[in-house]
Parts: sequence; C-alpha cells; structure tokens
Amino acid sequence: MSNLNRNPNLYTTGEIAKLSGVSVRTVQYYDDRGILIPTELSEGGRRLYTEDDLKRMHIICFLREAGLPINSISALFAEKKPESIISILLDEQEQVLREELSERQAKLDLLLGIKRELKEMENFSVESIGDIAHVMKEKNKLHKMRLTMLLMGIPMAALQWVSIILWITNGLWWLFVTWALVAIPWGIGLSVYYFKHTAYICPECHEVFKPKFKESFFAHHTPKMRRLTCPKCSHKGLCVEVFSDRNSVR
Amino acid sequence: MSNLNRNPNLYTTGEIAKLSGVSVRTVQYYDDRGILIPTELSEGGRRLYTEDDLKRMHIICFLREAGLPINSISALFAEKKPESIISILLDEQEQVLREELSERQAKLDLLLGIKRELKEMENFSVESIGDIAHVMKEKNKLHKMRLTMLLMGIPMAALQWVSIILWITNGLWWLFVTWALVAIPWGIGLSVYYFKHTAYICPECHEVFKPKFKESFFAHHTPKMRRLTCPKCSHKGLCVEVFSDRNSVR
DNA sequence: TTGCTCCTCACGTCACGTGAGGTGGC
DNA sequence: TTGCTCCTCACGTCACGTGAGGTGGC
Repeated sequence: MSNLNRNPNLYTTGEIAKLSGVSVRTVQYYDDRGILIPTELSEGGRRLYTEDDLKRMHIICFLREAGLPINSISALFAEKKPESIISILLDEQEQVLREELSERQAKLDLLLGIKRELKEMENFSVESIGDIAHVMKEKNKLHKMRLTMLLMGIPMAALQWVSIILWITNGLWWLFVTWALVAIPWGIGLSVYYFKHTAYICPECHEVFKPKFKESFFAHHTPKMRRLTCPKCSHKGLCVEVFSDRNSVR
Repeated sequence: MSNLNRNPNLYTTGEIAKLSGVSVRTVQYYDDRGILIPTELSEGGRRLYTEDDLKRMHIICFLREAGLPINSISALFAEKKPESIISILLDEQEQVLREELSERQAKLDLLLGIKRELKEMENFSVESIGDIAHVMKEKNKLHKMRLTMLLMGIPMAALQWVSIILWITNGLWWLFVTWALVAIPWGIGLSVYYFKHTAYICPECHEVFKPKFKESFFAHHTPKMRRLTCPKCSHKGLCVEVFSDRNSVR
C-alpha cells in the first residue's frame, strides 16, 4: 500500500472492487446510480472512498446477493425511516423470487416432457415438435379418458369372473348369460366411445386424423401408437394416439 | 371473416397474434429475427401468413414456453438435420434452467434468513443490515462452535450425576471430589474457549467488539444476546453474539 | 519514462413493451 | 368518410461487460 502516505484511509475504485468482490465497472455503476457516491474526488477526478463507504458497499453487496434491485436499495438509503419500508421491499423481492422459481420450474417440467417424448420418436423433423406439443397439451385429457375407460371396464371384468365361478360351482348358467347380454354391448359402447375421443398423428405429414373404425379396431398397436394409414399422404406406419374432441381435427 | 374473399386462407399479423396468444409486436419481432417470415406481403406492405406459417408459429410458441432462446429456435429451423442439434439445445436449456433455479433458491434462502433476523431486532437502521450480514455469514461457525461446547459439556454433566448418585448410594465420596477437581478447570477452559471465539455487535454504533472477560461472564444474556457496554460508543444494551476468529475484529 | 490504474463515453445484452407519426383497408 | 389495424422507427428495460481513446499517479 504505497499510497497510504498520500491518502490515509482512502480507497480507490479498484480497492473497493477487490475488497467487495465485484468489478471496477460495478463500483462506477453504483456511483452513477447514486447508491455509493465516493466521499472524495482527487484533483484528477478519481474516486476516493472512505471506510464508511466500504461498509456501505458491503451492505449493498449483501442486499444484491438476495437479488434486491438497485432501485430498492436506493429507496432504502433515501428513507429517513428505513424500518418503514425494509419489510415491504423484502416481501416484494420474496414474491418476485417465488414467481421466478415457479416459472422456471414450469419451463423445466415442460422441457423434460419434451425430452421424454423425443426419445420415443424415430423419424424426427422440425414439424415433429408440433406433434409433441399436440401430444403433451392433450396428454392429461387422454389419461383422464383412459382412466374412465378402465374404471368402467373393471366392474364388468369382476362380474365376468363371479358369474363364471358361480356357473362352475353352483351351476347358475343363466347368470353368465345375463352378464354376456349386458357386457357385449357395454364393451362395444366403450370401444366406440374411446374411438370417438381419439385421433392419430401421421409421422410423415404430421396431419392429425381420425381413422376408419374398422381399420383402427383391427390395427396393430402399442399402448401409445397404432399402425394406420394416413388419409392425407397415404403413409402407413405407427401413429401416436392423441385425445380428440368429438368432431374437431386440430 | 369479411376478408376471406380477398385473401383466402391468409392471416394478418393481428390474427396470427390472437391465434397464438402473443402480441402483434411479438409477431413482428419474430419476422425481424427471421424465425417467422410471412410467406406473402400485400401491396401496402402488410404481412400475410399462410396456414403453414401459423403451424410454425405454434412450434415457436411451444419452444418459447420451455424458455428456448430465439437463437436456438433459429438454429433449429436453419439446420438441414434438426435431429442432430435438438438434443444439444434442449440439454443446454435444461442446464440454464437448473442453474437459474438454484440461483433463485439461494437468493430466496438468504432473503428468508434476513427476514428472520430482522424480526428479532428492535432499533433498526440501514447499518443494521451490515450487522445482519455479519451474523448470517458467521452463523455456521458459531453453531458449530456451540455444538462443540455442548458435546464437551455433556460427558462432564453425566459424570457429575453418576458420581453424586454413587456418593449417596454407596458412600463413594472421593469419586465426586475427583470429578470436581477435573470438572472445574474443564468448565473454566470451556468458558475461556467460548469467550475467545465470540464477539458482539453494538446495536447503536454497529461496532464489532470483544468485551472484557469479567463483564461478559457476569452479564445478563439470552441464547443469542448479552447485555454489554460498547467500548466505542459506551452504549449499554443487548448485543448480538457472533463468531470471531481469535484476535481479528471485523 | 514506463506500466498500471482509472476516467468517460457509448454500444451491447434479451425479448419484447410502448409510444410517435403515418398509412392501409374495409 | 370513419374507425380499426398495421407499418416503421426508436427508445426503454436491468445490471452491468466490453471496448475505445485518453489521462492520473507512482
């Protein structure tokens, strides 16, 4: 510290910067914004800071660490009674941070969803992203409908086994016949309902279409896809299943 | 749609904006950035978009929902083989989001810490924030030291009761005497150790000081504060305790 | 005299928002 | 003719980073 004999206890911009772990530009900026104006200026126009200025700088850096904007810090220093606004400013900042957190979290969730869908695709093009968007936006509705289907199928399946067991053990054949008379239209009804609320995306031309009931019913399929022929481009391949309102197509 | 007879299947800027839930300015901006250039322009220089443009817009909006920057989207559309970079872009964005999340979380944690400390203060001024910063930065060290103190005190306390009980039940008085001979210097040692590693902040002038051992030892205190006289401003009041390295004072 | 620090402009960041002032299109 | 939409500048946002070109201070 060779300048101690010249400026006892005064810090230069660079020293303040180093001591508080920021850049020289930042110190200059805080001067511009009026939250840390140097106590003195040298004849050459250089900023000279006192010990108190350094303490103030530490307070600024601490508040900045919590993300408080310069304006809030400025308001705090300007207030005669800082205790009257400190809580408000902190609450505001808490709100901001919570919102930013949940916003980024939502973006991240969407992103991870996209990555998951992407893994299951074979021939990718930019338009496929549109398909992914469509699949993801309708995903909840599709899940909900599948759950409905399941819940409506379970009692029928249960009754089936009950009636078969009673037939074998007690010879009550008419119970099974009754079950069959109810269950077969019931099953057909469910299939038609499911068919009416699903559509498929052509992996080639990205058209969202509803196949013929017959082709759909007998088509090879996985839980998420079905081998169908696209009515627009005539491409035949595995098409991703999506939820669809009765008549509308994308 | 009275303009259907004039421009069949063409959308204006405002229509694209409404259909994709953004502002007109945003649609214009995407043209400037080159990610959604209108297929046609009217004689008057107005943007006219096709059905495919709208689909592209939906893709853009979907990717923007996940926070992808315009540059990445631009790169994706520019690539002949988008599958070669889509994963990279998504991974990059995932990184960014995770970093932003942990950064905001850290800020929020700090903020909540500040609010907690603030509640326990009586006379607040801007400088008090410096005290809070000091307390929070040294908090872990102080906790660690207090834990050490506790762990070193527990065996002594246990031995105390063991020796007292043995004295009463078996008449082994010398065990208690031995305990006392060890425990008293042990206790003094602990006190001195604790004293050497703590300092206090004056609520008036915000000086961090080390009191005299005698005043500190006999002072009224709570778990976090002690009634002391500040050597700088002579104010007497409850001072917050902080960790301190042997000899250094702030 | 020579490095090093510091000074003041002034542009750039990112994705738009917000006017200003003017025109297209029904 | 009159609203309404759309057009192009162009500035502002937030906290600095990054030069450019010049000077202070040892």
